[in-house]
Amino acid sequence: MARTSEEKILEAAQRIFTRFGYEGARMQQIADEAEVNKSMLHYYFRSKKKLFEEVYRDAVVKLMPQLLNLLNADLPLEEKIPKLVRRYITLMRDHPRLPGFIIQELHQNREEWLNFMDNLDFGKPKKFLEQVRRNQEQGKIVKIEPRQLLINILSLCVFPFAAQPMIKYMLKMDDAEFENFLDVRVESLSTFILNAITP
Amino acid sequence: MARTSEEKILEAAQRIFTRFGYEGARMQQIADEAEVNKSMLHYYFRSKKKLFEEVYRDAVVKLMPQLLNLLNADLPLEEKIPKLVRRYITLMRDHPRLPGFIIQELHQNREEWLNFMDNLDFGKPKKFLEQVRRNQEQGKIVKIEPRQLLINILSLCVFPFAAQPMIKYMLKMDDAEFENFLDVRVESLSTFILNAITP
DNA sequence: GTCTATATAACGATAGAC
DNA sequence: GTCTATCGTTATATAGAC
Repeated sequence: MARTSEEKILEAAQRIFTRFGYEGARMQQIADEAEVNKSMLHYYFRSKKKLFEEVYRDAVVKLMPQLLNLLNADLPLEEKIPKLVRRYITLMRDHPRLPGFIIQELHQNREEWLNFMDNLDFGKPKKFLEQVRRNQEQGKIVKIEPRQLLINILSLCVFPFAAQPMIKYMLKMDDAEFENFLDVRVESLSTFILNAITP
Repeated sequence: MARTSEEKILEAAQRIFTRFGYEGARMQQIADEAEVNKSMLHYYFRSKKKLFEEVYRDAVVKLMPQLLNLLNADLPLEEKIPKLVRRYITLMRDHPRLPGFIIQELHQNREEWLNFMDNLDFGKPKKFLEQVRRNQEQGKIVKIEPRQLLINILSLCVFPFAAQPMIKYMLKMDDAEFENFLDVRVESLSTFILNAITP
């Protein structure tokens, strides 16, 4: 309990915003969660919107740069893909609400969101796309549009987290079974993707 | 314009709710979109929540039963998968906001959501999972946990719609380029998946 | 069925004492 | 920095005339 009020508020806001969204979250709810007076939220962050933007920025910074680093790393594809799958799924298991939060929230004001993202500046998967193209020309992997492969890998890793409740429902999994499903998934996915691109 | 007020309201509510979510949507906004008086919303649907539930139910009914039918159809896997990919992506292109809407909204009240879904009763992918297991035993496809394959197919089809803004941003695509990306994707995905599971 | 007017409650935000 | 009290606004919802 050596945390300052500001830290307590920010952590509470992360829990509430990622769960209920910007519109669904209540300042009083965040104050209760942080165990501070509601006025403190305005004292430290001025407005709900500014507090939200801090939370959203933290969420993006937690997931996106690591993804880009893994994608653009200096490794052959057959090593890079299993490593990426393993590391990225591990990362998201620690923050299972972030994928859905990032892709869903704030997309009403497209203009504003684009500006916001540009300011974060977490790079582009350019090196990865070139690597795929090169491997393809050398006949090391099958013919595939590099961006399609990128989105395939991303879809396979991220979707299970974004759609977690629906998946649990459809496959009648409880929390423990879902965790087990993710354990299996790490190995399963690597094999699946490498099979798909091996000539 | 032979539509009744009730129909106009429901269609307007679909546009507003799928775009802004339950908490972000305003009854006045829906009334404006439907070009009716705000009181009519309560006259026909009693409350915001009941109106939302109709919209959410319609959304699920538009996507889920068709998916389950395609999954459980009587077709060999090598025919079923390309057909499923093609038909399901085509369906979602007509309703690009529904995937994100369905997997994100209403998940605060888990208990209530589970009840709601049970009442819709759109079946389970049991037949598909058995088919995969059978194909595997016969050595027609590689060793893979059937549920993993199911989620792989689902992820690859659905995620690009749920994460559309982020994908457009990362790959610097405008609307036209994204549509083109989806055109390519239909063929690309079928090949990708079949490659992945062919021994 | 459709309108205007209004009730009622909740929300974000601020003022000001300490 | 932290609290109480309250302002101003906006939301859902209803009452009642036509």
